[in-house]
Amino acid sequence: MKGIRRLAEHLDVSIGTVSRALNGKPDVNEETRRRVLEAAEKLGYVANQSGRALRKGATGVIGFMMQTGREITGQGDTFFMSVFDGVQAVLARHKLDLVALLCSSEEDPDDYLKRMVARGFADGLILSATRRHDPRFEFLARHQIPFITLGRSLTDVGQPWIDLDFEGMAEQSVERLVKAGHREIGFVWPHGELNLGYVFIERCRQALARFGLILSEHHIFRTTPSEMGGYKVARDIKTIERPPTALILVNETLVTGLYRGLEEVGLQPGRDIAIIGRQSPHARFLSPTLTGFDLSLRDLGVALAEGLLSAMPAYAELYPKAPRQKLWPMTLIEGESG
Amino acid sequence: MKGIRRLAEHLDVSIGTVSRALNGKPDVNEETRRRVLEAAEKLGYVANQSGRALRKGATGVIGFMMQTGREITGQGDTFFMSVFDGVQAVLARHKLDLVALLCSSEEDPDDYLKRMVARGFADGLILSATRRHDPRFEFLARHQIPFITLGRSLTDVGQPWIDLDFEGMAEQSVERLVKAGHREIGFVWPHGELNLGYVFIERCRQALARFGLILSEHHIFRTTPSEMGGYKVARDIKTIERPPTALILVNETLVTGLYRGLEEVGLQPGRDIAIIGRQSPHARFLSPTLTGFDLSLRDLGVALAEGLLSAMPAYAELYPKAPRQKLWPMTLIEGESG
DNA sequence: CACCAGATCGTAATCGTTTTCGAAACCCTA
DNA sequence: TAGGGTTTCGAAAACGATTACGATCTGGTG
Repeated sequence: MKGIRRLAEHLDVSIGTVSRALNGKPDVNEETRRRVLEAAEKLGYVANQSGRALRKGATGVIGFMMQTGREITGQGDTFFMSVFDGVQAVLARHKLDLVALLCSSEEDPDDYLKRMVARGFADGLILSATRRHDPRFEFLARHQIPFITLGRSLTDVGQPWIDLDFEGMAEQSVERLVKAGHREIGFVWPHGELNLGYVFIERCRQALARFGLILSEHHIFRTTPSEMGGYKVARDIKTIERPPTALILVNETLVTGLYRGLEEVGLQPGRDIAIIGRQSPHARFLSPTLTGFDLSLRDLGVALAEGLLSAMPAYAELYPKAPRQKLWPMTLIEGESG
Repeated sequence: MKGIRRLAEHLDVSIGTVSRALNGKPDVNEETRRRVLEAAEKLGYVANQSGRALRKGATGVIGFMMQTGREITGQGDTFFMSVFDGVQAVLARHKLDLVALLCSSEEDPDDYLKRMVARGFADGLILSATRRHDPRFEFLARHQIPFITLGRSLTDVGQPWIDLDFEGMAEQSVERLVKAGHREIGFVWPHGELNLGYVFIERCRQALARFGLILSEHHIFRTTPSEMGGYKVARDIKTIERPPTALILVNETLVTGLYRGLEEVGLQPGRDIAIIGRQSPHARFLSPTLTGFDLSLRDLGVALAEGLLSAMPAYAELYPKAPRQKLWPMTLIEGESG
């Protein structure tokens, strides 16, 4: 005999009463409730979640899907770690727990998501690494699973999303560099299916146009979002016709490699070439320190959680004012690199 | 009508047969099995995991507990992501899935673990960030939950563990530096409850003694395992009596900050001060590149998974030769820093 | 005393699976 | 044809919780 039944027998009450007592239901004598709570504590009883989830049709777990291997997302681990903190702060208020669903780099993200949904241990999902076309959105919408995405996609099914304001970043970066006299600006675009690159480059193109400049294709440096990717960019710069005098990086993860590469070809960031990128714990201590866009990762996590909850029927009324789709502002922190 | 029952009715067979067909049980006609599989595919049926877990008493999920906020673990950006990849490669063979259990920096790890165990969605656990005294070990042992730890602890309950070979690292580092003529060696020890620091420092002490040197207390630099922590160390170096001519870092996460700090006090790694640390994607591209200890993170993940499985009754016989407790070797990669 | 309302609690159905057990059907052999 | 062995499948009992419903009891009121 195990579980709630054991507890009930030990107390000589019915399992129904035990359940009600434990769950704070009203129709149970306060004295009885006290005894139940006490015995549960003493015997170390905790409700079996499978039974509970089966009956209630909900698990109390929120899943954050991410890809293992940062070459895919272009974000460092610490990026997500900080976001998690914010998400959890909100979820804890509702006794919800957060787990990370780790999609191996060897598995197709769409298949992976299907498996996880089938497992059914999440009442709601947060998706990251959104692709230009992302079938996951349609899948979740079809299965009526509440979710929010960190990042947009052309595949918009009306779900809430929050995305970093790459448009704003593009505008500000270009304006800053052009006003500083730069005419040949390079853009590092970690290629892949991720949507953010497209958004970013397109807006850069527009921003340049406003100054009468056109974005030349060979000023777009496609590479992988890794240190090695950044390193290679530095090499490539020297080989092209009119080398850029400034570089904009949309990812966090390229900068150390880029710095090293530039050093090897004899260019010093901030003096010989201007660099604007994204802030990170590393970037602030590089030499020269990076000029880059910063954001509050924890607050971003809070907003994600609130956005998700507002999409879950059981919690929606608590978060009426959570904006459904929102660009997350970033602010430029001046460093020594540009 | 939902779930397996709907499928059964649609096919006009019993739910028992459907279950057996889906689970590859032998006593079902191959023709019937084909029909069931086909219908399941067509109707998009996937077994409800709560019901399944309730009945089977197992969830098919492995949990990897980690703390959000790298200042706690002292591991770099990609450390865990790479380990995950290895773990999943093994687990996938057994249709097990890996999720990360994210302990917020605001919550007590011991309480958190209890909650997660109560939730009961993991058949086995991998623990990281092991502390000098770690009550989690005893808790899991008491509840008979299979687990393995990445890192040792004084609280050893005989569970399998794998730990990085900090002893070997200490030996080799000290020997290398002493043979290069260094007599004043500094040790950066991110203080905190983590066990690894104690192990490392103790072995460094022994290694020094072998050369007739004694480890002076003010050559131990206690700090936080973050960029800022490394930065501060550089400052502190200048203030002490006999400043070290070499520095050993046990963590990945300090090096960029340390480099910056050293630059500001006019010391160049590799020329004015030798640095030995841990390799990471960043470290290879720093300038000067880091001399540091490297390891195969993916293989480490594989070993962790195998060690865990060998502790789980249902899989133990498949992994008879997985060593129960093992130091994971690291190899020194020479860089420019020392 | 009869009656009712409210408090408290037990009974039993239910959630969706897996799995045991036995029944039915079939083939084969003596 | 009887009997025995194989396949194949259905019925039903778990697994551990939640909850609707109804039963019992208490105390108060007319």
